[in-house]
Amino acid sequence: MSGLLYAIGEVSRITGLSVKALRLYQEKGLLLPSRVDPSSGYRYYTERDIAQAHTLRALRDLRLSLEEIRGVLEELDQGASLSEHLTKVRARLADEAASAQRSVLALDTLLRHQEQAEAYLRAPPPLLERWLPGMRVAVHRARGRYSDASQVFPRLLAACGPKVGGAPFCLYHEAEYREDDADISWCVPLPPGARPEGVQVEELPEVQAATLVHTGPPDSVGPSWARLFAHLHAHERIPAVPLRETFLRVGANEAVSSSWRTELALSWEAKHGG
Amino acid sequence: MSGLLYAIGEVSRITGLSVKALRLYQEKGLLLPSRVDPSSGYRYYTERDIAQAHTLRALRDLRLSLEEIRGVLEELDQGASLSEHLTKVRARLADEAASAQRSVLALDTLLRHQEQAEAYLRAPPPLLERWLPGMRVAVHRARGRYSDASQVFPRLLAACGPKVGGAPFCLYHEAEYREDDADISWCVPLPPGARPEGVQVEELPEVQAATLVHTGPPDSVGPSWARLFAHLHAHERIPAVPLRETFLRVGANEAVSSSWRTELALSWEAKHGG
DNA sequence: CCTTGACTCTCCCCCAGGGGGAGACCGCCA
DNA sequence: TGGCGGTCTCCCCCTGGGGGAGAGTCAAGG
Repeated sequence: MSGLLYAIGEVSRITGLSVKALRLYQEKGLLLPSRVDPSSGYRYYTERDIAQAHTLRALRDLRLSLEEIRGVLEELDQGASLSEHLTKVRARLADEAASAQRSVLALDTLLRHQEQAEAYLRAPPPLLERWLPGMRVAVHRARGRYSDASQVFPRLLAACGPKVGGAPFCLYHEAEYREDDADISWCVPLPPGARPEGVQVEELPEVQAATLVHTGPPDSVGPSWARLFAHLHAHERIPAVPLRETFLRVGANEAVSSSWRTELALSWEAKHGG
Repeated sequence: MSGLLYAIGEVSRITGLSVKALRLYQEKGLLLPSRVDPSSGYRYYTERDIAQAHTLRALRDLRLSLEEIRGVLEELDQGASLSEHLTKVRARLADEAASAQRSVLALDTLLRHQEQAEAYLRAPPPLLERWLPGMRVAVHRARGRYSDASQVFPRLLAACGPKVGGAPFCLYHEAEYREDDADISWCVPLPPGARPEGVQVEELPEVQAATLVHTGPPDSVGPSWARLFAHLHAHERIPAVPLRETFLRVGANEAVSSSWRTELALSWEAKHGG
């Protein structure tokens, strides 16, 4: 029979959902008490309702919004495949997690470089959207870490001869931050007609990107990257690889932070069928 | 002189902050326009105001709340050390990131084990807070991965002889999830008086923990762990290591998911001076 | 039967961080 | 002088509830 009825306070104690939350879920149609006394308005819940409440709680603990929970509950009721809604939720949460993680890394940078941080916060560099022109580059692609630049660029520059077509840059082919083992292309733009030997040459297409010029040593770019990602996010654009760091001015010394100048460029995915 | 004044729409275009947001920041005292026309109410901003707006924007992009931004701005104005506020913000964001990351891992589990997922969502296991009793255990601690259990436990059990004091369990000494290279203790409870040879013996203290019994193969525990973390978070408790997985029933086959039963236990830090 | 204390009801205001829109001014150019 | 775009204030909306006021209810004990 299981005709047992539970008052709202008991359900709250059993499920760990607050009384306020239970009333809200009723109002939203997510969890209807099986019986509501017409004269007193008291809510009474059955065992089945409590099971539903537990489900709801499990989903809420996974940080689903009430709307998302509604979708999953309906799919559960109809025995449809869960994957449709859950895949979207996963994407949203992965986005959230990545964003928070980037902010943490950026804050670590700010905390490590105190004076740098004050300068950055007092006058954060302007953010511009522009087209990065297509160009021909000498390129060396490998897995490694940023600091390999000091070995790679001299080799590339030597192969290119005395004239180059612009500031050297790196392309990062994965969006996640990784200390080492990143998939990097080191690139040197070539002047028209140049035919360097012993290096690979590639033609890069033009691409639209959000860009800013960061001032400071190489390991202080975190907050600037976070800004670029936040900018795209605010405009509902999906960041695309590769990320580009162009070394406009390279300092001899990490201590003289203003002697470093790096342009960061983040492009985004073209709209599908747009 | 830079006596140039900018109307709110221009500032919005320059900084990327919406007009609504700019008015809100004024109301909250975060960004006051240098001049407000007394008769028309029009807001006019100077270059300095715009610099401040850029700072504000950079901080907002780092996911700081307006209250946190207020704190940082005041410290910037007074030239005090930034680290005080920023350290707190970092902690908050790291917490957020970890929570979202756990949810993503849990959702991945649910998507991988479809039927498992439905069973879990239809009847999520009850969550209990209880005291894990202190006990004497035979223990082998090493870096490795969960699946090493099939090698380690037979060795431990052989050393303990025919009688053991309870179900074997693992202790994870780091809170972050890692596929391999986790710091794990494999433990077998000992009956009173037992003196096994060739293995290390330890005395575990009793500890209070949030626990639940998960049904399903070992790689499906993600959502259950996420629930435990969310439970502690809701009660403003800080999770503590080690995490414990007690193997109540071990299935021969991953396919028969209901043949696996694992109790997860998450303890928390004692209140300081509480 | 009455009281008492613990529950529960509805209703309203509050939080962050703004978005959307109505209706009324304002500024500047032709 | 008209028009058009920018701006003003004011109000309601979103999420996921929390806090509390004032009134009604339930069950047990005297």
